[in-house]
Amino acid sequence: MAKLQEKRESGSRSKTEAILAGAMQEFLANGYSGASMDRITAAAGVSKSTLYAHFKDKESLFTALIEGIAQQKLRLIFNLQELDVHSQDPQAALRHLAEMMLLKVTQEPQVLQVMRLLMFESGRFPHLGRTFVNAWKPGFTALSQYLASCPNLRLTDPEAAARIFMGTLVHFVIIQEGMYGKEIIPMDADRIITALIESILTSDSTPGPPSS
Amino acid sequence: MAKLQEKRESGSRSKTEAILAGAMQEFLANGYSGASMDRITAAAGVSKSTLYAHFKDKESLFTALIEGIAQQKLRLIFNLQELDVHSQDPQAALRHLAEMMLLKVTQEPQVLQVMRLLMFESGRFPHLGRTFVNAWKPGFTALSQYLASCPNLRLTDPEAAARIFMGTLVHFVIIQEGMYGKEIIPMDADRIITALIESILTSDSTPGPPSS
DNA sequence: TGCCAACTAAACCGTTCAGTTCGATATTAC
DNA sequence: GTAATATCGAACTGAACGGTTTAGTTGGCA
Repeated sequence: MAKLQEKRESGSRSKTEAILAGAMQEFLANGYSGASMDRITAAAGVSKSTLYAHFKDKESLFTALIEGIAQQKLRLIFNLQELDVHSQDPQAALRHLAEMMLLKVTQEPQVLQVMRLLMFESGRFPHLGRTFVNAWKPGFTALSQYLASCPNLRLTDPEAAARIFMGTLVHFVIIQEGMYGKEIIPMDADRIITALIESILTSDSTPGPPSS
Repeated sequence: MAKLQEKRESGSRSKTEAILAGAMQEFLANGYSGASMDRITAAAGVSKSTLYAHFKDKESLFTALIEGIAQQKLRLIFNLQELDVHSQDPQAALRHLAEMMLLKVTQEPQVLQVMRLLMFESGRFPHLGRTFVNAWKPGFTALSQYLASCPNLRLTDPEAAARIFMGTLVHFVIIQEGMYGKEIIPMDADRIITALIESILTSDSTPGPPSS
């Protein structure tokens, strides 16, 4: 029985991937409710029967897709390979990290769509939100630890600083790219990055005399 | 004639509002595709004929609703009545502003749903994104100007600082409240606010000696 | 050769959808 | 009273939906 299932699964892995690829295209473009199973089969180049042989129903296909995406795309964006933790220059390291994050999002618009979809569907599928946060957590933790351990800094709250860093960049990209903000309130990404790094790196626990 | 039209409009204004209220409930809960016109009429306590007498079709109802929301709810969140621009203590003023923004969102969950909906549907309805950004713009501008004019500060880039401020708070609330982040990576809002204000207020253009 | 799992195309089922139509009713204006 | 307006409820249309079923095809393996 198990052997049978193994065979079936290995034999149809390519179909499964085709279905997931079609489902990604369709769900990202139209959301859960707006997606049509017929269009997914068409995009996947697969018959309806095959789709339902691989996935129980629309919801389980959607869940499987999102879980795959969270482990691939999101970890890619939020993982901190880009952050050279041994660099003696935190300013340059953080700048590089920020630039890479923005670059990945602008170069691969799917990332933006994934974030949008997850934020929205988290309302009806709470476990999607948790999946997202869990995928995002390691990168966040790594950044916090880097900020905490960076010898040249004495941040009072590295975790909060990591939130500021990530939040500012994510919000910036969503507003500017995802909501056409760059047409209305244009703003160079470099200004944000510069101000962000300056803010974080100068807010140490031994501030100068208060300006009052 | 004009009198007649006035009467007509006033007579049906309550119906229009009822329809919009029902549409809000339905669209916020289910998104554009997931919303059902029949459920909207039921929620509004209005017949289907009446709905279609007031709104041409689903899309125009949706657009009208979003435009109304953007002018009511969003301006409420992002408007800076809370920011006492004459305060001599920018730290306290900013803290009050941040606390009020977070309070409004946590007290009225609709706001979170609206943000989610707008972010998501901006993909298919680009003008919704622009509506959102335009509703958000005055508050952003006011904050920028406050930061720029605050006598005790010498920010190198007040606009970028305003983005950091807004972005951090919006991202925080979406992750923690909208995506169940508080179950996974709990974080006290006060820590974010404190770190945020500290970051912004200490990143002036006349920094102390570099720590290197 | 015969078998069997995977697959296909297409018809089909019941439901829901957005939107229309129509006759009845209540209010208001003149 | 009468005409205009706004609403109602309910039936209806045609299309699309998610999902199932059927009949038939393919390709590897014993």
